[in-house]
Amino acid sequence: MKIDATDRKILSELQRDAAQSLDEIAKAVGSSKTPVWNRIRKMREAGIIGAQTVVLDAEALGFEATFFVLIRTSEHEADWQRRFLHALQARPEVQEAHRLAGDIDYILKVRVKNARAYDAFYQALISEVKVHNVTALLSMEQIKETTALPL
Amino acid sequence: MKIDATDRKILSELQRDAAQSLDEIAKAVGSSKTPVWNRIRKMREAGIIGAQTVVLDAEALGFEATFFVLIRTSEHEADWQRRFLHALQARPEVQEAHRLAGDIDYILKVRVKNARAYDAFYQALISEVKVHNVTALLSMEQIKETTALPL
DNA sequence: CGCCGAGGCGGGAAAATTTCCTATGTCTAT
DNA sequence: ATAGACATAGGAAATTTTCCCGCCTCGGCG
Repeated sequence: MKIDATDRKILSELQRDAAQSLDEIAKAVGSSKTPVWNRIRKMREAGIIGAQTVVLDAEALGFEATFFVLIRTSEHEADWQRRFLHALQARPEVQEAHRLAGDIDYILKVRVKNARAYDAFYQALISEVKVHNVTALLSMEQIKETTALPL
Repeated sequence: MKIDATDRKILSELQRDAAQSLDEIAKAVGSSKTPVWNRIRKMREAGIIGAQTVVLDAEALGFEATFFVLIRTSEHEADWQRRFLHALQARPEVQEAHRLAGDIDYILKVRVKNARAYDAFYQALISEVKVHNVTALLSMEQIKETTALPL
């Protein structure tokens, strides 16, 4: 599927505020309801537009600690990797996980209520899968957060 | 503002799918339209519920490279910090930025079209603000991604 | 050069949803 | 037990989404 400038403007508006009405989006992109609706429908079908969610205030809900966890492992067999992956998927405090190129094998972003909760998470993880080396970076302050792609 | 179990269920539903109708949410949390609507309104006013956005398929839109950037700096004056912060805010490829405790001072999550675009970003950044040491971790594969908090 | 077909566009109408009001119910503290 | 504070259900009005239809534009083709 190909995306033109109008599609990009629509995506940009949706990222800014997905609760807008079609009329508002249409006005913002300089078109009218129906074409905008058709484009959104097509992009949804193509999987370019995925789920619609809300941004919550993590601090207000008691999630006051964010850690980035750098993981090195000596195990690289398929079985180990599968178990590791499942462990991450199953733990809701893991907000993001990437397999990396180079020296460090994995990075996790972990959101928890406090440092104690992080330790509980850490103990549970290393008891499930063997890892060679773990470094935790504690966030003092979130300077920027956005999910918006620059279109 | 205090949050009870019903509020948490509502938030959970909204995180799962913010496009649901009030009736659907009400059914899911075992209540009816109006109370759900009032609770959502109050949580919005309190800032617990923030913006509503869509999740886009970054790969399909040509953003194929994600880097985590670890930054050490020798400068810790207020002025340097302010300039650094502004530089990050101004760059749309920076999706996330944290000030850290310990050895490493900052971590960034940077999303770009390709490695070349990362290099352009990197050159631009270090020409704006002086940093002591930069390590870039390239993501090979995003194993997990969610913004949902475990309520 | 004109014609034809495909596809996007705008208007509008029906269905669904949100928003808001009112009356009723429930829980707590004294 | 009772008053007060607050949450709830139902429903009505306004807004929004969804979808249908006729029109216009733009490409290729005779």
